[in-house]
Amino acid sequence: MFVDAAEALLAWYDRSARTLPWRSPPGMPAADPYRVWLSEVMLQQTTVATVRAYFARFTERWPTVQALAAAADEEVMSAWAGLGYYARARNLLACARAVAAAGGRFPDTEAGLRALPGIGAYTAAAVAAIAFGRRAVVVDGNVERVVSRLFAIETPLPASRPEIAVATESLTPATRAGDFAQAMMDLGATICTPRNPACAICPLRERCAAVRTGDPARLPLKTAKRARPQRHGTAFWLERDGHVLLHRRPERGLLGGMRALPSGPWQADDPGLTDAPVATDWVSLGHVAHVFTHFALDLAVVGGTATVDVAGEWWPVAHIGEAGLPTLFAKAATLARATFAPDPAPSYPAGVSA
DNA sequence: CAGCCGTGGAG
DNA sequence: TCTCCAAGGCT
Repeated sequence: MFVDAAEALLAWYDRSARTLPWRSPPGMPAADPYRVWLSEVMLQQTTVATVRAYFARFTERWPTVQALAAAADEEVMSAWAGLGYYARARNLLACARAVAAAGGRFPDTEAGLRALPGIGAYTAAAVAAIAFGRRAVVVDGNVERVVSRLFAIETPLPASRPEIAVATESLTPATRAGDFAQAMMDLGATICTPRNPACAICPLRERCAAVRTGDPARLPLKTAKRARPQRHGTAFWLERDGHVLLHRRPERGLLGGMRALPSGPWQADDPGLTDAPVATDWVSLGHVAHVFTHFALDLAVVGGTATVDVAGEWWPVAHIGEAGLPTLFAKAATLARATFAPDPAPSYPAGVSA
């Protein structure tokens, strides 16, 4: 009965598979494991539309896992800038180096893949199935939605995950496991969508328990999420001789390992000029609103001119676009360049100190 | 287990 | 404007 559902889904996939740069067409030999792995990591909590350009740049610049493993940390972090969840980039590089050190071949089993940095249960199963043809139970957000509806699972997420895993296992065929996994994800992305699912053209329509209830879009149920608090912070745009002061953020934590403008604490109330890199006449340049996963930030941007050297990295203002700033600070930089007029270069007579 | 961790687009 | 969320992983 459930094998029958897999056959119906695969038949649909043979006709309707999306064409994607990291994917081999239905029935064709598996794609390069490096490309499958890279795409899967990029696609974690990230849309296909967003990933396309990054995937193209990464594979152009680093065509193999060995090439990526040999890249400098800073180059990879900058190339990842804007994609978000920067721990992925750090783990990506660590994983590439582990694979390269072990001979350059990815493990071809779920357990072997699972042991690598940045590869969790989903990605291990997906790569094992898609790149190596292993039968693996691949459950991502799409599959959770499709299976919740197919079986009319009333338990809310995330408590329903064990139930969903069992149900998915019962559907997964012995062969074409990679195509099956991608078919489930394509179905979730194009037909069994979160809102307004296109049940009328769904290949599993006749087998879907939620369709029989008359309101498939109601599922999956989800437990309520916490409200997102508002925080306030200040970023410092400090110029000197056409350069701006940048810092490298700590490896762990928010925007970890990324270049950034110096900034003070991000807290419930306005921190003002706390943690300013120098004491100078800061002028207000405006505000940037930015939303992170678990809080919203109102970032005040202030500008100043340095007359002395300050610890950090002085980056040419004209080339700030190449600094690899995460989006929050890229927004702040754009605002600063549009509104800040630095003091003229100090021209004190030689031998006279200010 | 629940909190932490980005971003941009759709509705 | 605001809410939801997209091929999750780590601690």
